[in-house]
Amino acid sequence: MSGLRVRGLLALSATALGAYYLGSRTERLQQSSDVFPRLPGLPTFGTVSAASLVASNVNLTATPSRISEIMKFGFPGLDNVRSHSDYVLSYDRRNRIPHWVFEHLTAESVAKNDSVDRSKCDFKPDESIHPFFRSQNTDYRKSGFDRGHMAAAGNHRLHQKHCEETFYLSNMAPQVGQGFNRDAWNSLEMHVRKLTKSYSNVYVCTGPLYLPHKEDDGKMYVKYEVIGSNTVAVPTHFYKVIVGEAADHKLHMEAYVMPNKVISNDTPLNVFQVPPETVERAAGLLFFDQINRNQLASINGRKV
DNA sequence: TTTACTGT
Repeated sequence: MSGLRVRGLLALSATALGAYYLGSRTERLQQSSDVFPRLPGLPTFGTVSAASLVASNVNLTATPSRISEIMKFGFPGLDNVRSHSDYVLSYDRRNRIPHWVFEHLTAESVAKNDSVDRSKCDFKPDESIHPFFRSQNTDYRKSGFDRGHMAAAGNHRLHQKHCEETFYLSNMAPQVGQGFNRDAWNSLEMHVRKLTKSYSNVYVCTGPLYLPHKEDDGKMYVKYEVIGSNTVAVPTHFYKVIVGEAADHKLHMEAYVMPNKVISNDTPLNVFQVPPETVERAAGLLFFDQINRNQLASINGRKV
């Protein structure tokens, strides 16, 4: 193999690794301590009980193994990817909100945990985003919109740090509060958590949409409000594409699109189900593209 | 329950 070809391969693998690692704020500093977490007595593995291993096995940094677990079925896109200890995000600099966030949930990770207190978490600007593209709390203040989590706080109850990491403003998008974020959207988030009761693993991708509509001149336009001095985009809709992995390893996909507006509380969730391809075309993303098609058993509850 | 706001 020629030296040139070897260099090319090395550059390629560095790029692939970069996709996993881009922008994660702590792993370069803490990687070595995380590969060997605080287990006194290591490296004599036999001296560590299984119980203490489980207790200390909560990843507190974005380790390669956790990221590849979350992203098992592929990246929807590769724009400004950031990895956190329990979720992965792609940031849209132009709109100052995420393109997508990816989470992996289990019954254990969403179980009620009294040691994790949401009220102790503060919404905070993400210093890892260039100031030109970073949203601030003042952008949202008196805007009339909630700072709506894309990766939901309630999905990250294994550790206080996991919960806190969902409060970066890079994980927020302006959402109608009463009637949407605190109601229909919250119901959808609770539905996703409930799926961990039927599936051993739940993978969920969440993000904004800016959908076109026809105006009086008969032409199609995309129109959305922007808020604050950083002109944070207010999406017209939000989506969730979900995959549940059953005990038999069959995969079940659901996709939802909800308008960012007051939704009557008596509206059933299935009203918002759409073909996953519809979301992909609207978002410019490909979801779960690494799934083996013959593993996919159902889409929106219908056999495929 | 969980989601957050504004005003102090």
